[in-house]
Amino acid sequence: MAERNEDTRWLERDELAAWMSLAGLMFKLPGALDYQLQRDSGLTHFEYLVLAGLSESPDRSRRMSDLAGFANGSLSRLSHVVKRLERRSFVVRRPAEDDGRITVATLTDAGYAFLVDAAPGHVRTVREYVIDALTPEQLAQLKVIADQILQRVDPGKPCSE
Amino acid sequence: MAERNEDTRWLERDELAAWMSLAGLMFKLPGALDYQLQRDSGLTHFEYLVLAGLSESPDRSRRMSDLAGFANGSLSRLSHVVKRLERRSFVVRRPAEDDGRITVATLTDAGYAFLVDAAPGHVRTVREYVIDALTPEQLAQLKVIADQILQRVDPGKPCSE
DNA sequence: GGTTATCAGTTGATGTATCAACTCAAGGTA
DNA sequence: TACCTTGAGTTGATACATCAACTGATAACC
Repeated sequence: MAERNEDTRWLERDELAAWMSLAGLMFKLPGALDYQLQRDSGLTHFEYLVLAGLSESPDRSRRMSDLAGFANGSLSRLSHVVKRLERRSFVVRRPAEDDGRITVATLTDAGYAFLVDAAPGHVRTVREYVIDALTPEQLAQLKVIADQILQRVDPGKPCSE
Repeated sequence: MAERNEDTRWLERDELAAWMSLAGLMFKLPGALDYQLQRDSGLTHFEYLVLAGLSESPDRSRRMSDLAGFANGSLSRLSHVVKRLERRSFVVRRPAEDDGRITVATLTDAGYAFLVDAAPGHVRTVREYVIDALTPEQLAQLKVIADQILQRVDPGKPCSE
């Protein structure tokens, strides 16, 4: 695994600078988003994504593994999180009728109401930190760039549309 | 704090798409990097950054708060992490001579050797996932974009150079 | 038709992050 | 000098993520 040190193509100055900026972004942005959501709504960003993923699905329902993919998390993580959300009665779970292995999660009315309340603040934060910081052109560039990187990181999920 | 729902400027289609791509990136990339480092070297990405930050400092030493800023983490987080690194004898800590409040962390020879061993694999992964996924032009765009977002998220740290 | 394999999810142990409370040192201030 | 204040780090409780082991249901095979 560890190749010899002299064989390594170290990063050039510009490459390093770009990478450090991206690394900074990866560290700081999730924290900032989590902070706002936690403070204003008592939600994790991941929990928010779960609720949002359910809210935009037919019948506000979605099977667990599908939801995990949407929220970019492992099935295990999702299971723990949904358990918590269930305790808050934002979500209910039940096995699918046709296949007993499958669990379907459904957003309750209370969960939907909670999401509707949390959404504006979150969207405003995303706008403030990301969208409004960039020109429309940069935003388009960003999407292309992020998708290309994602393709390498996780070839299984080529990205929507 | 929670503004009325109708006042919210929701995200346009393109904005949403770009944001979802970025969100996916923020979730997946850290995990992928952590995975490689953990598997090949038993290091967190954060721990790696701490060691790397020390290695490139004069005397391989740096005060804690400075190091925390470099690694994009809180002082508390750094303190915990350095304690662990100290237990592995990769780092030592001692109070500064002139000011007893300040703690200086120093990379040991063992820590340096360990970093030298871990670096090639990490750099190769960064290259594979990020650098080589993009054209030089995109890389330049990415740096600009990331810096602009970072400026909003954390105005205190305008970014290097 | 019974056995085995695979799939979807869950659970519990462990490790790590986070927050608030704390310690200890240095600067003021009177 | 005694007192308060601020700054730098540490610590411990709690919450969350991760991994491996597990359960139960369906599908595949002979």
